[in-house]
Amino acid sequence: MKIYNTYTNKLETFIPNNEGKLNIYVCGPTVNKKTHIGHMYPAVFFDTLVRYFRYKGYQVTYASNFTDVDDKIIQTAIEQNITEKEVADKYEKYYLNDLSSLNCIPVDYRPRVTEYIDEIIDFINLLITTNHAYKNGDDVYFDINSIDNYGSLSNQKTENLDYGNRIEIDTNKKNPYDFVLWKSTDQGIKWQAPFGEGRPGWHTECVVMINKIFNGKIDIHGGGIDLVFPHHENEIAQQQAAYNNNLASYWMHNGHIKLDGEKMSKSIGNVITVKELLNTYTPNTIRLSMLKNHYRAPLNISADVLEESKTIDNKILSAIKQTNLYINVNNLTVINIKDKTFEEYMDDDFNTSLVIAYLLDTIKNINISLRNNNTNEILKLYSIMTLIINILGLTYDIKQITNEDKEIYNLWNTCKASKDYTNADIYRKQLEERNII
RNA sequence: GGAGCCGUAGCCAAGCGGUAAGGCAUAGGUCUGCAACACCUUGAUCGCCGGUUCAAAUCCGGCCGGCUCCUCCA
Repeated sequence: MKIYNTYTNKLETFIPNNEGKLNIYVCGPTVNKKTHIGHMYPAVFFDTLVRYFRYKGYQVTYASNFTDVDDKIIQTAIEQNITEKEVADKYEKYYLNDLSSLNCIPVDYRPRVTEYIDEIIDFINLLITTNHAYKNGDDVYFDINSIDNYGSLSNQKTENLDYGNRIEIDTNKKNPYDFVLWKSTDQGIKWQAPFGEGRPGWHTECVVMINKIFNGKIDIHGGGIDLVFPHHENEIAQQQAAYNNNLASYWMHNGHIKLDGEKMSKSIGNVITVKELLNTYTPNTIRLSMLKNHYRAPLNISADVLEESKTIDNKILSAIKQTNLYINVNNLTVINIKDKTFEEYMDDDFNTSLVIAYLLDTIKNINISLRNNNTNEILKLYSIMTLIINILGLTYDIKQITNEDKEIYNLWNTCKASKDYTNADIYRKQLEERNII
């Protein structure tokens, strides 16, 4: 199995840290606003990835966090005169709702920053005592020059970064790219620490949570492409400083979603939420739109793309209904199988685009086999189809066909054969109402 | 200024050294009591120019055109 590792910029053979086990962590959202479709892209992709690893027999532990402390949350809390927790709770619910509406399996761990404050303080203390962090003013900073190879993930040399041109230089820092570990604050939620009253910076939480939950190095660390620098770079730096190892064996990043060719942003006003999309499109359609192209490439969402996915979704649904009916009417038994072609595509850095092409090919063959009454072929293809849709996380209401259903079906056929079309249409309507055809 | 990505038929998209998968749309046809579904047929030499090679969409160089990151960001 090959996975593209952002750390080396290469396609690498996947080797788990412990055979048969897999620890994976994906950066979750900061819960300071309504989540949009872009937040769902990594969620849907990594959900598919985890489903696949489990199918392959790995015992997967999957964690994804909520950043429930940050300046914007504090700001919102002050403005609305509610607590930070109330702000975070509201948007956590919103996000979790979106996840389940897109059929994402709940993660095994959903850590929050506020639940790890003690561990974060201990961790920062460790960095201070080992001279990787320093206090200046009221804040604590990480000293990027205290480790070798800062910039190894993003391939950045700090002297080339466009620092002063973009934001004001903080004179408290030894190096402009030193980052805040602990921020002293005079407003909003704060905690007491040996180095002062304040709140943790953004980059420390993930490192601390990962070490606590997984007890050290993980296999895969994922997130959006925008997190490569500085967030993931800084996670790597802290782990290096504290424990002298790499945080993760494989770093995976998904491309961003664009809307009608434009970057989604508040200023353009083209941010679209899952709820809004669900007014017009089904969860399957949205997942298909996301999985139709490669996860690392940017994904452009447009009406054309969604309509096309909708057509694919209907094709799948139609094939499932017909096959399910055929199997039940003929009292056949479906067996779960593994499929080599499918695995070959998934093993190639999760080429879901090829998987969907293969799905469509399978469906075409199902339709041909149904016409030819080729029972063996139908059973085999049906198994492949259901395997793929399960791992892509698509859901279809596969009806249990009852004896009554079968009876109506037989009556329909009998009426058609005797050219009694009035009654045939009645039975057809009943079958449609029962969601069978 | 630095790091990196992308440019394949009307649209979406795979392929990443051996001679262009697939889907949507279009057009024509088949099946069919009527519908629906389905099936068959239907199109590109891969942004431009040069180089390497027996062989390039695939490697190298230049150019043009989009884009991302370097500040919070999935």
